Amino acid sequence: MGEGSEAARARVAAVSPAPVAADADGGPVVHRAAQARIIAAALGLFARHGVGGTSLGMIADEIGVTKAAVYHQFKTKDEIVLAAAEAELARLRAVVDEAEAQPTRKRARDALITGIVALAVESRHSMGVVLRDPVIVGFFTDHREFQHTMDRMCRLLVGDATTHEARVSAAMLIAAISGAVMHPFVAGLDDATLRAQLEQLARRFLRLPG
Amino acid sequence: MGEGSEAARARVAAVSPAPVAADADGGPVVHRAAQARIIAAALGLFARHGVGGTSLGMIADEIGVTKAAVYHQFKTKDEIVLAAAEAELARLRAVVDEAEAQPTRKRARDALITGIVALAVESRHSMGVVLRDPVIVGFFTDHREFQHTMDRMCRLLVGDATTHEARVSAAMLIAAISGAVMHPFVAGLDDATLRAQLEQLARRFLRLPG
DNA sequence: GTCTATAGACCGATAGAC
DNA sequence: GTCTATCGGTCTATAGAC
Repeated sequence: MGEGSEAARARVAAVSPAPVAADADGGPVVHRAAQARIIAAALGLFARHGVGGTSLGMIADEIGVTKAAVYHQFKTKDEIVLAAAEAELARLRAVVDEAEAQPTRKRARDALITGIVALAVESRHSMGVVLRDPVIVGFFTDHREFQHTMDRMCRLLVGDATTHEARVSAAMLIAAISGAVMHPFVAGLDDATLRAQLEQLARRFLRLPG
Repeated sequence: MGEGSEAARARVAAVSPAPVAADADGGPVVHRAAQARIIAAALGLFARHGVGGTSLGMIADEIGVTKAAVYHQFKTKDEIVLAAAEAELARLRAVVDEAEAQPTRKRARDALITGIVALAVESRHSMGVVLRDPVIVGFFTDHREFQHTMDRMCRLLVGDATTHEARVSAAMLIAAISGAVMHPFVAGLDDATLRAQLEQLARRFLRLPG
């Protein structure tokens, strides 16, 4: 009963050798290799079944171990959800960091768009849904680091303007990029074409030369 | 809802000997009052906890009955999920119907934008997430009615053009509207302001006079 | 239509051997 | 670090009384 067939599990190819996710201001979020494999598996399953529809047994199966092995790395399921969400946030923050390092405002905005589009297209079939899951949204509503990253993105996109139009513009652009990659309208497009079109249209939306 | 519910999936076509009206082109999506209450409760819970994180007991509690009473209206949880998703789809289809009834192309496109924005803003805090839940997305990937409604929306937005740019434009616009309403950037805006800004920016994106 | 009661599976989580 | 084994709880779904 219960987990009777855990012994006979096919091993899945291991992903993502990169074990790290550190940052300047938000605190180091470094993981061991075993933890990184769990997070990678969890992100894929969260995207396919949602957080609430993903069990620890499914995560364990995905990487070919038992639940107990997963619990040796994370004390609770919530810790896995949080770690996975923060891993996604770290990728976003890396893009924002790089954009802010640009010498001019225009180039910074340009770099941000390129980075976000690349991130979205890269994960068009796997993750990317994750940051929209109700459970993850709940985790982030009080998450300082998340709020801060979002504010930085907003500033890069529309400057210091705090008009309604500016804020709605920024929200629309981010939603447009991250949501369009999964839309059935673009299901037939290859990654390069999709990326190019998204960048062009995003820059047009911000009245940039593209 | 794990992997063990294939039974309900095949039952899709066999619904409703039901009481009243059918739709012009689409499906008979009319439910009894008891079913409608279940669907309404389910949509709210799906938006807050995700489909996978919502149990039949939660739905039953929400409307003040027991699980058995819910099972008297729907044979499986999957049937509830499908009915809830199709209820949301019906609202979208109503907007598309109304837009297509406009005399000119420009007014049709205008009506579609107004309708979609109104729909998104109306459900900015409750539902609306629903159509993006992984489980619902899975239901709709093979759903003829859904595909058809999406094609009609695409045609209204960008005409008969089948260029990459046109399709990506349409996908971005829809994603922008439905995603922006939940974005933290616009959390402080009232509904009327948000609606006005979204419509203005959407029309600008399509190079319409705003 | 609604209830109580229950079956059987799966869930998150823990203990302890190797 | 991974395993086996298990606990108590919740899940979907059914049976049958009112």
